[in-house]
Amino acid sequence: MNIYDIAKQSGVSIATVSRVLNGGQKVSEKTRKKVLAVMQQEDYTPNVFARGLGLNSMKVIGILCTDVSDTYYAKAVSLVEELLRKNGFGALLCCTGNELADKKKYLDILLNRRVDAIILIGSAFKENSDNSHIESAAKQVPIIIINGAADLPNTYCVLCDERAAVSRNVQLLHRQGCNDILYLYDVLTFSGSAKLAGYKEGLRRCGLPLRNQLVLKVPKALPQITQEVSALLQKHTVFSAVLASEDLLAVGALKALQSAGLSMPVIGFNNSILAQCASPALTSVDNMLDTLCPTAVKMLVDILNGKETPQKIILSAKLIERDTFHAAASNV
Amino acid sequence: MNIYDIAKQSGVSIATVSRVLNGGQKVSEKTRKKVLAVMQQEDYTPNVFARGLGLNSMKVIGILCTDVSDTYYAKAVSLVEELLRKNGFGALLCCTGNELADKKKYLDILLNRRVDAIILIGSAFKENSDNSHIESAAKQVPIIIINGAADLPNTYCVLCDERAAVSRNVQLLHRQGCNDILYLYDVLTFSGSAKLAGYKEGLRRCGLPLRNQLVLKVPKALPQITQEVSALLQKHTVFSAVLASEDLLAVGALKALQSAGLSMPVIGFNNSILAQCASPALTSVDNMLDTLCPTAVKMLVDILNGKETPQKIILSAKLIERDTFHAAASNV
DNA sequence: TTGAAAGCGGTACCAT
DNA sequence: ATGGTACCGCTTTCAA
Repeated sequence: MNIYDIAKQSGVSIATVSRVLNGGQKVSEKTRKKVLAVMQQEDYTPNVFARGLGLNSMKVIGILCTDVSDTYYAKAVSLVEELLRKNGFGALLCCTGNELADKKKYLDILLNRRVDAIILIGSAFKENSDNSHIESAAKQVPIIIINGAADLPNTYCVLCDERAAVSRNVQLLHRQGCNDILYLYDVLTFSGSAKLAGYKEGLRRCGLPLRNQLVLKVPKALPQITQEVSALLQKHTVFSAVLASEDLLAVGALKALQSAGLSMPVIGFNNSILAQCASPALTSVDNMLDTLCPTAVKMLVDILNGKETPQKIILSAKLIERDTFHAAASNV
Repeated sequence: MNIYDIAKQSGVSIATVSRVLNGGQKVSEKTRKKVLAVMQQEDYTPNVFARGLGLNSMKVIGILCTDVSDTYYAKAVSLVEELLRKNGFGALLCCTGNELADKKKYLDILLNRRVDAIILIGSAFKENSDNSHIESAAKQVPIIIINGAADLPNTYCVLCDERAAVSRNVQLLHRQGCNDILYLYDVLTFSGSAKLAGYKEGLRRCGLPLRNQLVLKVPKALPQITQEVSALLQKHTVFSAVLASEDLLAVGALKALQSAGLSMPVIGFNNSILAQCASPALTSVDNMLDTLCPTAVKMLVDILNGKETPQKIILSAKLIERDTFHAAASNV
């Protein structure tokens, strides 16, 4: 059943059917009714491939995501997909992992599928590194980066000032008497680098020294994290608080502390469900995904509609206090 | 840059270019080389819309998922997407929520986008209820259900015998002296119903009575779960073990028990990261997503290639023992 | 308000 | 092995 069949049965031309299909202006009410009736009766839906070919768009947005199985990214994808759908766009998901080569490859896959735009979730690139793939992709379609930044034409960013958030946390801890703050991270993506920079900045502002043995890179797997922090404790490395670049790392540290019978402030990042599941419940930083994602999609829709939109939007993070740290606590 | 340009520059016809493009058999090596060179030089990629129109397929699979922000479904989507990609398929993601009306609507969206097949994640339907949308969708494209079942033509299922798993857990607990087992669940999807049936079956096999106050439906939100279980404890409802239909519910129960100073066996379901994050670490049931998903994609590829494939594959679940329960424990 | 016809960019059949 | 061409189903311009 195609547009020709509908036209024939309605006794009009395909041009008229097309007009009806697209909420066309210049169709008499009588004709419209008749055509719509036939469409309904025949359960007709226009062929999106043909339409795509003609318009050079299928209203599909590519989502390039480091890893949807990660709780945090999953939430981002969920929010983005919902909003895209509500705006009439499909969401073509493509997960890249952390290898630059793969990221390039999968970016190409999306472009070859002729998506209308690409949303990057989980910085598909690192700062000061090879962003040429983003740059050349942006020559074909607009690129929206969620919680990352790249100063390139046709590239738009919505991000959270994570550097400031971590810096603030260091200062909060310091005010409560913590001078030796362990910092845990896994990868130095854009976001990862910003947080680490925030840690260093916080130390500087407090007049605290940066001690390398307190900056620990760990793999993103719970048992290993716990093990590495335990090893640190066994080496009698002294620290009196823990900051982590992600909730999972904080949870791992928490477990190490627990089995050593220790208790100290621990602050995670992302405010994911993991923070709630931990016992004691983990204080964490909300980096505003619930605002980031709608903002990103709104920008995208504006861009595709030819409206003006800012190229970069920066939000502030918010500390969510739970059992493992209270900013107002008199005792830590 | 289209196939005509390439043909012109290569001094051949578009038919030949098309053959080169599709790994065509009947092209002289010389011609192929020349055409490939021009393609490379011009950075040509065929227009997928045109190809889609001609072939009536864009090699895109629709993924209808209840909720990707859920850790468990996120992992499923992640696995499925990766495997689809490796087989040359795109993954069009569409999240439905739990409303039947929405599920129908979004199923239609996917169909209208002319996907080659649809994979259902997080039973998009309930047993013995209205499955007409699945049935009619299956008339257009094959439907693959991950961890759900529907006996319909052109519908294929890969699932885990969760009923048996829960039943077994009840019996394990009973053998260790637990006669009052609290069962927590949230929604009665296909999977949810199977687990509840398993609980009842387990009780029957142990000769234990089914007590309604020990079957608790809770919302899928941590604070509320903890609160409801706490309320139960305050009402002096006696139970000596907890089974949950999902890790999150088990974690909520764990927290309620902890704040009441109680300790008893708790077993979650899905073996998600949440089970690892909990303290004490949660024993959970692995329902074999890592096998389910590859199996599902393999089936799908076979179906689309016209190969024979079974309509239903059932796997056994596996108990992953952690702190909150050990089957071999002498004391519980 | 309506229709005819020219694209859009491929695939594949049929000749040669 | 290669080329000519019909066809896929829609949008849109131009005429009427």
